[in-house]
Amino acid sequence: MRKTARRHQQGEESRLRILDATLAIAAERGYDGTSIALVTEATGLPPSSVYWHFRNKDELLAETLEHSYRRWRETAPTWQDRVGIADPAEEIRDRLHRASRAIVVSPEFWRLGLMLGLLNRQQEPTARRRYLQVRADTRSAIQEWWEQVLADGDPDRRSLVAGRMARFHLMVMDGLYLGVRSDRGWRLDRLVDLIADGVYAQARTWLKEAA
Amino acid sequence: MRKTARRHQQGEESRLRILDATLAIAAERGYDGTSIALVTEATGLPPSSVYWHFRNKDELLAETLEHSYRRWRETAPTWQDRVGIADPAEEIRDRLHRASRAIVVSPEFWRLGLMLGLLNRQQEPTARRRYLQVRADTRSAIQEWWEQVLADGDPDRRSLVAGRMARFHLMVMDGLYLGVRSDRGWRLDRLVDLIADGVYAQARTWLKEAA
DNA sequence: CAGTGAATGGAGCGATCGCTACAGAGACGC
DNA sequence: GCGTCTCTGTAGCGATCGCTCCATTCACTG
Repeated sequence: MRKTARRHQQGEESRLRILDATLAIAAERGYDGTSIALVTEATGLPPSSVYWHFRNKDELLAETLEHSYRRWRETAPTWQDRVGIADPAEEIRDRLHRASRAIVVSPEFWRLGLMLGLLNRQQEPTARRRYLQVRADTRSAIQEWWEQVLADGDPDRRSLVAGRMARFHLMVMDGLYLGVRSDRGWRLDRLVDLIADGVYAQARTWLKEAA
Repeated sequence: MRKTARRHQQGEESRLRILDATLAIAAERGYDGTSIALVTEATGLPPSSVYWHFRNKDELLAETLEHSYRRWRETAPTWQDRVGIADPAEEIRDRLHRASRAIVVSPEFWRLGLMLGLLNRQQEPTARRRYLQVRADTRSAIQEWWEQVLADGDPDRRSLVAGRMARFHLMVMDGLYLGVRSDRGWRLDRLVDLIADGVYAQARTWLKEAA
């Protein structure tokens, strides 16, 4: 199968190969479209190796989701540290640009996530639950970031608006990804600028209005 | 299997039963998660009946997509006729409300469409191609509608902006659906109002700016 | 009342599914 | 050199997959 002599004790490398292959396959074909046979074909490893590293298909895909998230975080901005830009509007533009670029450069996580998110069987796959968890974590990280950006106003109100903005933020990212993918003719950077300004204006409106 | 005597010559009814069942299944489990066995189980009809009405699984799902689109159109607004609201902002709000409500009331089409849109195998299913076609048609219908709403400005510019707005419109719908589905705590009507106003403001900006 | 044709019922084909059993290969400590 | 542990290779299990064959049923026509 492979010409090069495969040395042993290299489990970690094989595990990674399997995760990468599964990610590529699952991001293109979804949960049910991903088969162990496709993974073994892509990696050159036998099914027994796959099952040595992962308990079953369900766990394989759950681990793949987390793997893809880790990969995505390498490209995407971290929400913890702020860039130190004085103008809030500018900072938001910067964030959205980096996030949208991450989606374009390494789209596997977002693709796979959306596919899992849309799934709705009675027996929920672990990968889906894991995705929702990751999404919720991301959302609260974004919320904290927004609370810092919206420096003024009373804390309760600011926190509420920041929560809305975080949801809104994710919503925009989803729409952005699908829109750019499904409909030709978008100029992404230009679009993101406009959306960023709109988003910020929305936050200001929410901050000011009553209840 | 069925107690009631099933009269013959009722192919059309069976065909509908199959399409409805397939739609429910496919909207929850996606293309590969949909199996003929699940359809026969849900309808009480044998596989031979399914294959009498549809050439194969690929065609069954393609027909299901179009069926779901027809169903959706029963709930969703038609883009051809305008409601006759004087204020453009108001009219846009009305449209978006009706569209978003259609997505909530009868979400199968949108769900299935998004799932098919995300698919990306080398051998593209007919259902996916059919979805992209339907989406493109819808987009141009929305574009024409926008051209009428944006009454002023020179025609070329207006057409260009209307094209952008149509893409933007679909993008918002996608994000809206996923956002409401994935993240708890949205108040849909309120959100749609805000988005509608933002969208209209965006259109005015695009109309005014150069090139 | 025979003949026709739309549609169903049921059995089952070969292929692929997820997964397992088990022997073997090779890097280790002793 | 010898056992040990990690990981691979092969073969194949039972279940399900998409799909087909073909007899049967029944509303029709003549």
